[in-house]
Amino acid sequence: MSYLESVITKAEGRCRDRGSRLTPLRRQVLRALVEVSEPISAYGLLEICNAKREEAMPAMSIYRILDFLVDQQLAHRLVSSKKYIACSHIDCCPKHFQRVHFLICDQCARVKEVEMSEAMMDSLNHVAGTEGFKLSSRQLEFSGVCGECR
Amino acid sequence: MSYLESVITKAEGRCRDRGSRLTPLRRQVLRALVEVSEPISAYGLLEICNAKREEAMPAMSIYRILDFLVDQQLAHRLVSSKKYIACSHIDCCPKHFQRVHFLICDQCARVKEVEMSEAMMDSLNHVAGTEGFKLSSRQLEFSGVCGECR
DNA sequence: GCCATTAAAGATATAATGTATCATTGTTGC
DNA sequence: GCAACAATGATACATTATATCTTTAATGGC
Repeated sequence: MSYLESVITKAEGRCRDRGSRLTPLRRQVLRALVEVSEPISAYGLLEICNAKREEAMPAMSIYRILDFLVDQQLAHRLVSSKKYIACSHIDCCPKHFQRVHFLICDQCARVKEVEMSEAMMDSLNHVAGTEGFKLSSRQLEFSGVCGECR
Repeated sequence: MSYLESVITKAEGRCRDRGSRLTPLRRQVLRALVEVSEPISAYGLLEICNAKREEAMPAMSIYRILDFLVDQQLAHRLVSSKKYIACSHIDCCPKHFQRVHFLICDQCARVKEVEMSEAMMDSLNHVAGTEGFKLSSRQLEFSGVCGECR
């Protein structure tokens, strides 16, 4: 089975486990997102999907479906670039999701998911704590220049 | 002199030092931004400014001016909420700017600027380094719940 | 299987955010 | 004053995102 197929199968199982459904349309969007493999805008993905369909789906649908995929931890929304990317851990264990953060290359725009250590997160929580804040676990986006571009 | 006036005066000096000009229009925008004191969208700020003018300025201008203010380290752009906020260090030393990050309250949307320790930044750089990334210093935005809201 | 209930998708309109471009006005240094 | 440059005005448009209402599809209880 190809990587793509294994990812889709895994995603299907994950949704079932959570009591949600990876419908044909959602599957099509996820498949396209995995295939592009780099961050893409909602409208960009919409275009790709619609190119493969006889009936174009409206913009609303892609936003709804991307929200769903993010909710299901199958995709990430990169707020700094307003783009979406498939989670790189769909085909392995989902517990990465909570501590995943992003390194985003300023030059090639490629993204690497990284996990922070407990110690690091503790330190960050401590800094926030001194200001009275309780951090909600949310992904951080770091910009920089990747190895290939240097 | 009021806090507002001292901020504007300080900003004026800072611009002069950097060879740029805080024109009347820019001053008006900065003044409005300092006055609202909480994150505000570009169009929101435009509306406030235009309410005080006989001739409305176009949206383009507010974006240009906000870019200028961010450039001059007089304001910050919060990418996660697409809002702008006056730098809380305008009236003191400007060297904070490089290591400033934000704690953003999920509930009241208020923002606190925090400085990361050298050690913390070193750790972050180290994590990025293991993936081949060289971080460019850029502000991080952490979401959470602030002391008052808890 | 049939029907009620709920979830998903379609359709349409519009809001919110941001940029490109060219013309005009203002400022600065000579 | 005038040339060069910086800032603003004006206009148009691109991109991103959401609200709302309708229609279609899936699910569970009978």
